[in-house]
Amino acid sequence: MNINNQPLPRTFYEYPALEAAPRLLGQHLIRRTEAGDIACRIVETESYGGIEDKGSHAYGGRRTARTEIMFNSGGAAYVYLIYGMHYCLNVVTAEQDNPQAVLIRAVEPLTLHDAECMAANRKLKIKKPSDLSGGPGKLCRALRIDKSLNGSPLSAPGGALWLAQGEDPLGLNIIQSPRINIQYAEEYAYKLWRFYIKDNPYVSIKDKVEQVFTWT
DNA sequence: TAACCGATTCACT
DNA sequence: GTGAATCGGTTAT
Repeated sequence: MNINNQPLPRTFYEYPALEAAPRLLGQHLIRRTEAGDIACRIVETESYGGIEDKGSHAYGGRRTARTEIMFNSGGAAYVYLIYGMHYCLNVVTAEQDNPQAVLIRAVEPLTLHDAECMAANRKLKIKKPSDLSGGPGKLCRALRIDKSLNGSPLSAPGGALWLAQGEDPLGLNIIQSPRINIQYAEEYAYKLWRFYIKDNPYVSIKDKVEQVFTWT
C-alpha cells in the first residue's frame, strides 16, 4: 500500500460532516508518539452534523466545555470519553459556529509494522482484524489516543496526530447504514449517516443487507 | 453537589 | 446473546 505523507488540503475540513464522512474513507491517519509513528487507513466513519441532529453532542446548539471544539472551524480533533472508559476520535469540519464532526469508527494498519505497534497497544489477544481497530474505542486504544489530544490540529503533518492523503474515495465501494448505538436520537437514529468500505475486515459491524452509497 | 447516563468493549454463557 | 465495568459531562436540585 502506498504511504503518502501529503496532508489533506485545508479545504477538506470545510465540508459539512455528511459530505466529509464518506470522503474520509481511504484517507490516512498518522499518530506520532515517542515510540514512533503509526499509520493507518480510515475504513469506517459516522457523520454528526449540526444543531438539528438529535444524535449529536451539539444537538440544539448545546455548547459546553466538552462540545466547544465542535463549534470551531474544521480541522481539529474532538476526543471525548465514553462509558467511563473508552475514548472516541472525531474530525471537526465546517465553518466557525457550525458544530459538525465525523466519528472515526474503524481503521486498518498500513503496514505489518503499524499492525504490530497497534497490537502492542491493545494488550489483548487479536483473533480477527476488527479486534485490533474495528470500533471507535478500539482504534483510540491502538493509537494511544486520549483526551490530551482533544483540539489537536489534524492538518499539520508532524504533530501528535494528523491526516494525510490516501486513495481517492471516489474509487471505493462504499456502504451506507444507520449510525451505531444512538437509539435515543429518534428519527435521526435511522439516518444513513454511517459509511464503510465494503468487505473491509476492520469494519466494526457489517449490515445484513448492505445499501450501496453513490456520490451525488 | 447529587443523580443520571452514554457516538463501547470484553468476558462469559 | 447478555451483562458488567467505569467515570466525566451534563443537568437538575
